[in-house]
Formats: sequence, structure tokens, C-alpha cells
Amino acid sequence: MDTIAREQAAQRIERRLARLGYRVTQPRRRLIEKMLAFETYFSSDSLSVGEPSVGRATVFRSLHVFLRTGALCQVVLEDGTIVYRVADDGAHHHHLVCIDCDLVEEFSSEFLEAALAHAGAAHGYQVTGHRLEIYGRCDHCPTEASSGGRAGARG
Amino acid sequence: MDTIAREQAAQRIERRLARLGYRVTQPRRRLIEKMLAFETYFSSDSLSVGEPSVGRATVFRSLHVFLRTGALCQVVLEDGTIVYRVADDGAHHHHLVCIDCDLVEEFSSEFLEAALAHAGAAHGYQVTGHRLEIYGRCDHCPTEASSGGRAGARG
DNA sequence: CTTTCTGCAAACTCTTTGCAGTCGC
DNA sequence: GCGACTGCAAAGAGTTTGCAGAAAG
Repeated sequence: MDTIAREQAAQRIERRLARLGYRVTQPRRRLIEKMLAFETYFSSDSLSVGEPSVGRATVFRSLHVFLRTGALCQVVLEDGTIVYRVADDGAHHHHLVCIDCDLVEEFSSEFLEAALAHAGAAHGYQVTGHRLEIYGRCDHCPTEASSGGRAGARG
Repeated sequence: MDTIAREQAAQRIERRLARLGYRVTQPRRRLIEKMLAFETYFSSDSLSVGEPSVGRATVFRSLHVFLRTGALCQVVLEDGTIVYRVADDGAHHHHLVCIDCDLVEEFSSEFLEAALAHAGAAHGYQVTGHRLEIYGRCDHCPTEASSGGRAGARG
């Protein structure tokens, strides 16, 4: 994301804050800018680090606000750690997580949505939501196969 | 799960511990028994509570061991909280979480596995794993629709 | 008898809360 | 000017670690 794109993304997030009745303050602006600088996911800690002008508590409070307004989403890593990522799209989506370069991409699929609803229904559930993370290697990272090993499917 | 089934499940878990080189100790037995008494998921805290004979640290250490041996699996709740559940099946599976009664069922589906691998591949990922939780109402819980409201699909 | 495991207590990390002052709108 | 927001500091969960003794195999 280049400087101009980040600027636009920041304004989109700020407008949404304002529209939902939250105030666009200096610390929030700072954090939004910092969030957007991450190419992929980040921890609450890494947002806080090197930002002496923003209190720790404010970071956590802002994280909640951003989550509520859909500016951020949680990503569950393979080891169960929960981290954050700027939501390209405020709507429902899933994550593709590269286990090598830590890139996270959003994606959505009507087909998958339907398949999940159907899977739930088959077990007697009326599905109201779900959470899906797919782990693998993105096409910029050499696979085990191409480096001599063998890629194993865990799923 | 009745007493006999729990006893069998406990033995299965203990055998697996032994086979993998872990010791079957008194505290671990206690915890296994307690885990099996939960009809659904539980937190690290609820495992610890009311078990004065087992130290807090031992609970956490055992949790890691059980996770490593496949006796337990993590379940991510809708709000991002991570809890544990006895794995009926040591193999890969997904979770159906009832948002009313907190029941968690395991399920697996070759079809879904293939669909997820395919979805990843479509985005250039070589899929090595995934994590899926489906939230909804199980067939023992009245739906909003049947109690006058309307069930909304979030996914 | 060796090695792993345990309880305890202390240390640590991560997150939340209370409060008086500040700042957006 | 009002009310939401902020930084600070302290409190509060939740989890990990060091260690000497206990127990499994």
C-alpha cells in the first residue's frame, strides 16, 4: 500500500468513526496511521511500541473501538495467538495466512458460506456465524516441495 | 457421556500419554477425570477451580501436554476467547458451537476440506492447515424465529 | 535409580480500571 | 461548554518459571 492509498484508507476509517459517533482524536489518528503501515497482522504490543505519545490504555481502548467499527479484525494464528489486521473490507470475510511470510489476505466466497451453512444444518444447527482461517504458503514463498521436501496436508 | 464411557475415554487418554513418553501421574489423572466431566468446553480456570490438590502451574503444564497429545483441542469462541474441549477424535476436525447452550460438537467433512484447499489454491496458497468454528443454535435450543424473532445470518 | 513431574511462590505479560485533566465537536 | 477521550498509575487477570522435593517407570 503506498502513501496515497494509506491516506485514503485512514480517511475512510476516520469517517466511519465519526459517522458512528466516535471522536477522531489525535491518538486515534496516530494509531490508524501506524496500523496502516503494517503490511500484515500486528499485535496489540507492536501497536504500542515506539508510540510514547499514546498511552498503553488508549491503545487497548482504541483497539476495541476499531474492532467495533470494523476497521480492524482479529486473526487467529495457527498456535492460537490472536492478532489484528486492518480490514480491507468491513464486511464478513475469512483469512488466508501464509505460514512463512506472515502475510494475511482476506477473501470471501459465497460458495464457502453456503457450504458452511449447509454443514451446520446437517448437524442440526441453525448457523448464525463462523470463523475461518486457512493456513498455508502464499505463492511468493517457496514450498517444501519446491525446496526438496514434501508438503503435507494437515486438513 | 456416562461413567463407563468416561472411564474408557480416560484410559484412552492415559494410554496415549504413556505411549508418547509422558508419565501418567496422579494430578494428570485428576485433571483428565475433571475434563471429561465437562459436557462441553471449559477454561483453564474452571479446570483449576475446586482442585486444591493440583497446583495452578500443573494445570497449565498439563493443558499443554494434553494439547500436544491430542487429548484436548482449542475452541475459539465468537468473541475471540480461547477455551478447551476434550477431543473425541484425535484427528483433525472442526467445531460447531451453540451460541445458546454452549454445546460444542466436533465434525469433519471431506467435502469441506476439499473446498477449503481449493479456496486457498484459488488465491495462490498451498494449504497446510486451517481452523474453522461454526456458530449457531443447536437443535435443542429454540431459534429466534421459533420464539417470535428472526434469526439473522451473519456469515 | 534416573528422570520427569509437582507444588509453591514469585515473576511476568497482557489488559482493564479509576481519575483528574484535555480536547473534539 | 458538554461529554467523550486521554495519560498515568495502579490493579487485575492469566500464565510462566525456578527450585527443591516427590513419584513414575
